[in-house]
Amino acid sequence: MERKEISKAVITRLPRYYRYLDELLEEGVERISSGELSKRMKVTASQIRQDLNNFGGFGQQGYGYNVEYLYEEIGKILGLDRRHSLIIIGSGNLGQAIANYGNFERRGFVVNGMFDVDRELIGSTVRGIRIRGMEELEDFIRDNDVQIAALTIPKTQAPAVADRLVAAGVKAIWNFAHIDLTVPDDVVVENVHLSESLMRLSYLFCSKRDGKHKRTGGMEES
Amino acid sequence: MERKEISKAVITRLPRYYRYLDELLEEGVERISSGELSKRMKVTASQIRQDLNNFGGFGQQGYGYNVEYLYEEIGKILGLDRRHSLIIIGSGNLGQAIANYGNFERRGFVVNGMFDVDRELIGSTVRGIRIRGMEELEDFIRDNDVQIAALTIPKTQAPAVADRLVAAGVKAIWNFAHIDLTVPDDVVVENVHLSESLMRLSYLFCSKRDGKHKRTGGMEES
DNA sequence: TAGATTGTTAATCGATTAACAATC
DNA sequence: TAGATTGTTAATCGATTAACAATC
Repeated sequence: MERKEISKAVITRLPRYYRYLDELLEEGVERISSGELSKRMKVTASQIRQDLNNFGGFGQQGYGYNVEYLYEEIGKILGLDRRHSLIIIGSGNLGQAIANYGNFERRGFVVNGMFDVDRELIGSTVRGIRIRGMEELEDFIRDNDVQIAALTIPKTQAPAVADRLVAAGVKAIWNFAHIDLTVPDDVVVENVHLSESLMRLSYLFCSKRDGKHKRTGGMEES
Repeated sequence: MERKEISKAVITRLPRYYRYLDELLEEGVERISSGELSKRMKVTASQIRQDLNNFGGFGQQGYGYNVEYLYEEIGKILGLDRRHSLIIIGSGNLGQAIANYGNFERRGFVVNGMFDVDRELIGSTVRGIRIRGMEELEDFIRDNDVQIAALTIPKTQAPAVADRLVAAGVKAIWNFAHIDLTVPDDVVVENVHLSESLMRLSYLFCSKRDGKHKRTGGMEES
């Protein structure tokens, strides 16, 4: 039984819905209409309803959406109802930042291994997680049912390490290296290219300052 | 004299072109056609030509594009021909990771200040950059012509700090906090929401494993 | 019930791809 | 020149928005 292919744009928006629903939960809001949510999130109500209806009808006519139910359902769609074991390859600042971010664990992403090539780092621990040498990688993956690997290493080493991960059976790579990885069809890659993000910011900043953009609306000048 | 508004999709692709051109330069490739580049980058040649022609005609019929020239021109479009002074608010692992990433400096992004609320961090240095207390923020921005601020602090503090940045004249915020910032029209924000990225990866991983997706035939994830 | 709001179809808009004349 | 490849217009495709009947 096949569902319709979900567009990348929709997938990108799902975690944002999830975040706003989490906020609503914390505020103690029990139900919300697509119209109210659209105001908060600054997207159209149509888009919210269209997006959600890719996965099923979670609302009720005349009522709206139950916040807790919708939150749970989107969580399931995103796979947050399961435990994912995660390793981090590259235990520098960025790798440690990820290891230290406690909220990932709340969402089911449990870091249970860190790796590095640096002999000075190997053996020490971050948040109780031991940093291991790269020679332990394959055994560790096989012994610990590792599903996701975060790659926080220089781009020169990234393709070779990605190949090792794939060969060892990892099916999801969270890639922070500034290079595009080539992987088999059954492996998914999510890129976080910080330098590209910063260049985007630079473009927006410069083009706004230099007035390359059309003014789009009657907002005030400061 | 106003240019046509450039779509967000195009802006997102520009840094990727820039990265591939950099690689070509390092390989010593002098010229490249949209067709060759399209094979490398796994996008259509049409898209490359359309994207570039938003900014001008950088190629030559029958020849293609001069790699160095195109690289320089895209760099100018992205604002990489100028020096941007950058501060980092939040000097934890993530802030330090950014401070330590030397390649940003190569692109004109110079980190000249770091801040934190933690008394233990204040006064120490990262890569020669001193970590200061938040009470110095406004004066530092005014005295150092700060253009970009990276926000690597918890989401609870982010909106208040963003307001201070805006009030002090910062026009570009690189936001790593898991919250959407509200800023005036003349301020640009680029978000890096790591938890959303990880959820996206989780979705892709789960939906592929559970076979929710149609096979589309040999397409690659990037 | 009457009012509200969904789920879903139809209309619009924008982005991508294809095609080809211009031209190096 | 002839061949190659751009710049650009036209065609297609997909995503967003609008509209409204269904229904709680």
